[in-house]
Amino acid sequence: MYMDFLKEIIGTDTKAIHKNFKKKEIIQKQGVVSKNAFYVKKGLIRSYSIDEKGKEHIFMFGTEEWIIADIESNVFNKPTQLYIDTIEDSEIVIFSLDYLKTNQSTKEKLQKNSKLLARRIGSLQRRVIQLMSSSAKERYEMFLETYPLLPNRIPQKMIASYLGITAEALSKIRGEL
Amino acid sequence: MYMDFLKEIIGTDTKAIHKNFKKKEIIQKQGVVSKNAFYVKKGLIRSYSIDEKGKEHIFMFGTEEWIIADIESNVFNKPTQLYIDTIEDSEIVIFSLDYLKTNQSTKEKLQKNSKLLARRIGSLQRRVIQLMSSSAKERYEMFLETYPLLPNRIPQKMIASYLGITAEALSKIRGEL
DNA sequence: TTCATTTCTTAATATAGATTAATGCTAGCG
DNA sequence: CGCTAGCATTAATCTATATTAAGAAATGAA
Repeated sequence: MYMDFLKEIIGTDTKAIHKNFKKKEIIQKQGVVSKNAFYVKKGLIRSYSIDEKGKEHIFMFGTEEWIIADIESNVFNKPTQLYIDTIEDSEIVIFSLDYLKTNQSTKEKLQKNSKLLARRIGSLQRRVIQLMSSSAKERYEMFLETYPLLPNRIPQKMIASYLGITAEALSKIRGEL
Repeated sequence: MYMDFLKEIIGTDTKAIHKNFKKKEIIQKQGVVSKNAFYVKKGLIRSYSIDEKGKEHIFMFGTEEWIIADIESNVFNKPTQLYIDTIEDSEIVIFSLDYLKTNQSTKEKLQKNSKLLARRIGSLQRRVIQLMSSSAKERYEMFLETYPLLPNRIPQKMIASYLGITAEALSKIRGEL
């Protein structure tokens, strides 16, 4: 679904770089100002933060055809809260988000970009409401419905981290289903 | 901060309507496709969802100079999950979001709009990470820091609902501080 | 293959926050 | 002005999830 948009971006962006990463390689570190977006051509990556207690919290997974980026960090030149690394060997297209800031981009590009941003807002909005109103079990069931293919490729403990619970709690829930 | 952008939108949008609402009036109902954004000129409003158990979950507060809108609902013509109503008597500017869809809007407008959307993504991203990694007490403290003036204007139970806890739990936390 | 490390599961215990209930407080309404 | 309904607080109990610990299973490296 992002594909049409991406063909334009990647197709015309001479700076876009195709790069291969091994499993568990870090793509972006917390603290830097994020200049790029990462389009997953093949493989699986994740973005996550690490809190003061050293605990990881997975913010999102990115599989084929998804884009992972810290948009706010880029637009407002703030250091990103998010690490990005690979869960599988991955083929990533790295492209600059600068076109958003310059006047080079066309109206259509900007309009499509707004749609992408709106979609992302929608999914974050649903996630916030879900975190506030659903039990861990319900959240796990929704995760399975929304991403039926992902669980085979992701370790349990990372699913737990995405759901905001411990691996032990998830294991118990799985036993009950 | 939204003001510059808004002057443009409101100033040129002949459809923008200024409307006064009494306390507790409903501005938008869950289930409709959201066509409008609501700019708070004066007063205080909130957006919230109601779950299957009939429980309210406040998604955001909107005070002077803030915009409340279900952007995804508008862009993708989906029924909104959110109710919007007033907490105080309020003066609201209702403006259509259609300019995002048509070709009428200028490049600058679209660019500024992207910035607004990026900022919203940032605040939602922080909220998700916060919900996953912080205790109720920590979330309350962050709320006080982020919105130091709001607590005087909002009933405790609504603050609790925004934090994702019960009024009783919040009362206990307040007692400890 | 074998050994070491990481991941997953199970169980016991601990705890944050929910639920229920009772009481005083406040504000809007007749 | 007093009444009533909603609001805030406190306390007792309950429950979902965290924490801790230990063993089993899977994965990766030598």
